[in-house]
Amino acid sequence: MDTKSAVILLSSLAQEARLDIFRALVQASATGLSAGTIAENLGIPNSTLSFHLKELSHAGLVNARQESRFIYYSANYEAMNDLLAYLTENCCKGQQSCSTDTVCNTQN
Amino acid sequence: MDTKSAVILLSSLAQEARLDIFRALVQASATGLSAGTIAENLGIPNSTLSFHLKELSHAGLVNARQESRFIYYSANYEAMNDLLAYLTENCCKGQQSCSTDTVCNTQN
DNA sequence: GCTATATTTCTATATTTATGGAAATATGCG
DNA sequence: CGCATATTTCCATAAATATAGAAATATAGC
Repeated sequence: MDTKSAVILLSSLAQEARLDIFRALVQASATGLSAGTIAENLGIPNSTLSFHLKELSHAGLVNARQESRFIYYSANYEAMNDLLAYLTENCCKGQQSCSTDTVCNTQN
Repeated sequence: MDTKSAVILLSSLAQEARLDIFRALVQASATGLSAGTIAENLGIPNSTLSFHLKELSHAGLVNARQESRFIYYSANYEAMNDLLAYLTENCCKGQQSCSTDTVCNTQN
């Protein structure tokens, strides 16, 4: 991954509402959550939510799937995985302590 | 870590110049790099660099150390580590594939 | 086709963030 | 102290991002 892509991913998560949205989707089942459910759960106006979902969607962090009249959003783990790999690789290089508390980095 | 702290860390990395700065500091030795060296290496005007260093510094991602007339900045791996742990824990919960390519997550 | 519901787009506005020159501040040396 | 160098702060300005009501669009059931 290049710097620009990483910045796009980081930017889309670097906002409280969007981080909340993404975390809610991670906690939800693979089915995801409809836009309306997210809006209600987090108390965000529909238009504001739509704006944030578009940001996350453009960054590739969430997937959208239409089902009946609802649109279900779900977390794209692959994108998050890529970001974590980039940060581990480029921003922790050679640093033993990085991530040792939660994951082992014996392969690095 | 709470959401707000994570947003602060993410925000400070979610900017091309700052991500470049942080990566340069990660690649540098533990001694770090002086502000002037960073500015020269990355072609950033001093005042602009100072603004970005302040952002990174406030987020706790870099440390500053005065030495003679120079101020050496270095990466704070602990903060990055905390962020990675937060993302892994809160944004990949229960997802087997997360980070398996670069790190193993057997402890999760 | 009409109606109800779900979501997005449009629009205006507010807020935050980024940029860089010029001036100010800090440090060290002779 | 006077001077050179390093870095920051000040300032004005530009650009990007966030907010949310209102209107538009899409979908499904009757």
